[in-house]
Amino acid sequence: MITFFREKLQEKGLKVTPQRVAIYDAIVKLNNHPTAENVIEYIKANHPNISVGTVYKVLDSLVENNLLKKVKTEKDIMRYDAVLSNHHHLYCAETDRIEDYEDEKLNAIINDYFNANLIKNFRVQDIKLQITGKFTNTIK
Amino acid sequence: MITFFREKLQEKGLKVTPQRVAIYDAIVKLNNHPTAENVIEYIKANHPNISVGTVYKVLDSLVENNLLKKVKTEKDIMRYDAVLSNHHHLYCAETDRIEDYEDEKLNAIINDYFNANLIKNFRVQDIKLQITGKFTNTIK
DNA sequence: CCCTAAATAAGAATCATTATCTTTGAAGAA
DNA sequence: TTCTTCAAAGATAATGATTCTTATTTAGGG
Repeated sequence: MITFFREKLQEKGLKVTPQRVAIYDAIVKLNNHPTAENVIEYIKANHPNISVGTVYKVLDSLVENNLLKKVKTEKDIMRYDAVLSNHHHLYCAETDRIEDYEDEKLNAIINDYFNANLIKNFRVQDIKLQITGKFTNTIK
Repeated sequence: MITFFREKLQEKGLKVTPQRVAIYDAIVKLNNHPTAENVIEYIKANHPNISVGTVYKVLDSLVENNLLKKVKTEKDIMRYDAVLSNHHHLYCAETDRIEDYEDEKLNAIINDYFNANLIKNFRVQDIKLQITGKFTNTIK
């Protein structure tokens, strides 16, 4: 996982720094679409003097280089996702809990639909479902 | 349109104030999913001394009372939508332009799919498609 | 091992949004 | 119509996430 990340960084011409590795690692480990704040808190244990600005800058550059994805929510706090495969999100507005939802069959149906029904004046690049509702289990 | 809004306010036990009418009117007239800032600027012409806090407070309470909807974007600025019918959004990341996309046939397909394929541990309340891509026409 | 551009740290600055507290005014009651 | 009252608006301070600035450090190629 970390090796993959190191390789990706080099591929993009980005230096492999302990901060970048720690931040990426935090997103993967936290795995519940953490905020920048969550990442900072998590990292503080092993990197007590990492700078807040660095975290934001690293998150930004990783998103720009397609190593992370931003997650949209109702709130004005940005959240991040290390899962890059094409997936959707289950979102509970009450608890702000977000889970990944992968469904190849659904993707196929949607792709077929949009291939058969082009949108006037718009070229589709990506389609994401925001599935809002309630989780019926407790936090895993 | 404004009459509809007045009635809705009364229905919810909210007072009909010039500010609320002006803010709602601005969202409808601007009609391109404006930010709070956009609304303030637009309103300033007729209400030079409306307070910024009031605009945010009104937007919040209108969202809470289902007279407006929040629109999620990649950016950390909240945007608002007066169109309440079940619709999706076409979004261009480059220009931040957002257009409504209504498609009953698509909604039916998606609803059928999720009725036939329940998600474990999750009760779906609403599904929105975030369709990202590029507009091939100019701003209307 | 050195060099240099890239990256980080520290902390100030910004910007959207929220909170506080006083004043105003919408709308039901008299 | 006027009075009363509580919700709403105004002014502005505060907050909190994010961005910017500048000096310092460091990854990694030569």
